[in-house]
Amino acid sequence: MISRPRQPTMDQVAAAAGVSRATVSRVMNNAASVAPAIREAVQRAIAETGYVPNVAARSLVTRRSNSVALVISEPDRPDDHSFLNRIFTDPYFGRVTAGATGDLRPHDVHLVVVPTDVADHHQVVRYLRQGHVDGVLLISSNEHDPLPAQVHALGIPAVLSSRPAGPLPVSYVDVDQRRGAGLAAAHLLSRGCRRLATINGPLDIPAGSERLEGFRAHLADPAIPDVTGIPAVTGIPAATGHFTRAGGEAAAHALLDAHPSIDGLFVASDLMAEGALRAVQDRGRRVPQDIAVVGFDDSSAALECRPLLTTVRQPVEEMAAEMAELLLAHIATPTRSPRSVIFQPTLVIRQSA
Amino acid sequence: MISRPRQPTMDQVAAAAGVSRATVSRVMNNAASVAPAIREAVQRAIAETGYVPNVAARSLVTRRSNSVALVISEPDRPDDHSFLNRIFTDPYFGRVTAGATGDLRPHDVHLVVVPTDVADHHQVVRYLRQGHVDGVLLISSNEHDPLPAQVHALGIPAVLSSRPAGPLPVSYVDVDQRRGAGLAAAHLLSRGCRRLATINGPLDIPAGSERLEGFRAHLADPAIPDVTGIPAVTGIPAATGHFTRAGGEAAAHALLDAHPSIDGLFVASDLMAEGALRAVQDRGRRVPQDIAVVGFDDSSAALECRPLLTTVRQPVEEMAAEMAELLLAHIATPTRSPRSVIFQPTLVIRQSA
DNA sequence: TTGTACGCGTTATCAA
DNA sequence: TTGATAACGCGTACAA
Repeated sequence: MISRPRQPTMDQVAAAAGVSRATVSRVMNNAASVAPAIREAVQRAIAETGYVPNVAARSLVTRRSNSVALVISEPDRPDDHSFLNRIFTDPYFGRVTAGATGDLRPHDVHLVVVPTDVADHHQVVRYLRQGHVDGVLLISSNEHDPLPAQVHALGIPAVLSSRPAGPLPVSYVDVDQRRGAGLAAAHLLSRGCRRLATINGPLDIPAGSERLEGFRAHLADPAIPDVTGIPAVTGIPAATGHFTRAGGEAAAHALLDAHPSIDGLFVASDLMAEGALRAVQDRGRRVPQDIAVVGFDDSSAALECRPLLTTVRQPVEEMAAEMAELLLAHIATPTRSPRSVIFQPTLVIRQSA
Repeated sequence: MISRPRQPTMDQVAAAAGVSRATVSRVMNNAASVAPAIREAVQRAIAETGYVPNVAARSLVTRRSNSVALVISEPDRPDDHSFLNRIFTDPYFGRVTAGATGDLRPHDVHLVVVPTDVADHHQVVRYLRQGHVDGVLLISSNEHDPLPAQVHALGIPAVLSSRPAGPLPVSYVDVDQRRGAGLAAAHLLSRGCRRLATINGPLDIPAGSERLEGFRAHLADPAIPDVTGIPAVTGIPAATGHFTRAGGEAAAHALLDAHPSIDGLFVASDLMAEGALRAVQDRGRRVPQDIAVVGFDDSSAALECRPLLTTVRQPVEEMAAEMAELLLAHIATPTRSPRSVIFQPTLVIRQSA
């Protein structure tokens, strides 16, 4: 074929059904008042002509696109290749996408994934202003990321994946990071570990700083039994990784060099924990007998580890679905007040601790 | 704020610049003939008003959306949760998304990811007919998947990720599967392995059947030295997995039960190889000393294995980028003849073989 | 080179 | 309940 056949228009359907275009429109949109006979005739005409409404025309007048953007904002982009690769390969983002897609699909709302870094925030802003989407699910972990504020200034409905840095009146979903880290600490203590250490994420990311604080806070709590060997709070050895396997591995080696006697390790993400596990085992230390390891996330990576990783579960899919629900509500009711939904983490005990 | 401020229209920009709307349009679209002075005045007005064109209105008249769909079609969907999760967590799809996004972004073309299974192909067809996108990147591995033919019948530009089952005149990108498997066979032989076996993917998927055939074909080639111990071609032990870690693990156990003496194993995907590695090691066999293992893909999973996985590299990102390029060309020139681009795989030697 | 005017395919407002 | 008709915001012949 030379050129693709044009889609039938509403006018053609109307002609085929012997009614006006307005009536066809009403049938398409389930408007109440259409005589049953007419409605049926129109539906027949729709089926016969294979009519589907043109989204551009529709959204021009309704000012709705029936799709939302999932903007993944990361601070830096070393080079394009690894940037995109990391984002689309990281199980966390995969779970977010899966959760959001699953929730949106029944609503017939489509998801456009838009990865971005600070260098092209303006592209994203432009994209949003063009009316491509009705709202934004914004995944931004970095505390200094200006994008949340920019998006909010646009006045377009948005939901964030974590508490915004400033006092931004915008809805967000988060997990109780501190409590999760506390669960890990409690579990290690209950196992009998006394020389604890932790591998935290970047401290300019709430998931990095809060998990570290939560871990330390639990150990500092006067309510827990005063067991021997627990160093002063700030004395808990910590090393920073970048939420990657390699980062976790390097941090673990650094930690083991400085503190060879540690017997319990809390690693602030499963990916890093996988790397840490490697480091520990490469040094001939057994997990969990010599060193118990607890991760954070309960991502697919936790099941790829040997031994299977004990970890703090964060229900990412559910959280993403909740984000989607909040967003749809804000789109439907622009005046709705922003709110935050905090999920409680749970401990998933497997083999590593 | 109660309601979000409307975007300025082209008319407002025109008024601000003291010209007609047509002139603004010409400036926006870089039309040649606009007096420099006027052009500058218009650009100033655009900047001042913060004008961005409305995509709905634009695409209504241009019949272009400047976005393409990445349709991921999988045969079955046990349940929604695991389906979406598997798709968005599988490193293969992640690499495809990364490659396509990277190529499309400079062209200002956006990517909409649309997962689907046979049960809702009609939804996808409807989506495509509505004019949401200008073309389709179709990832469909199953040979009996009717979607490629359906999409082709729509007359919308499309590029497939592998050779279509029937004689469909449509462009596609693929890797030389047989040759890749041959590389694996040759490497195992050159290492001195003589009792070979393979774990193949589902045989109704080309990537499953062709890799198996390629592996056997290489061993059957009379040109290779007639070494002792290589069983007749059809005698090569094989077990089927579903391109998942668990599938590879189970298949490896079955294989080791039936043929305890194998010393070389070709696994048709890295994910399955990761599982197989586990199985082999769980039985106390050393890799590569007792059993050498070669994977296929060179995905991130290959680096998550211990020992690091020797594997057949398939340049997925580049392939996806090529798909995107082909698609853009078909969109720009609808009369363009379909063509296929076959990438040559390479062997990446690490530790497992 | 610039402006006028029409059309893109819908939805929404009014009358009838 | 149904049907004209006016937007929606932009691109583009065609005319000036």
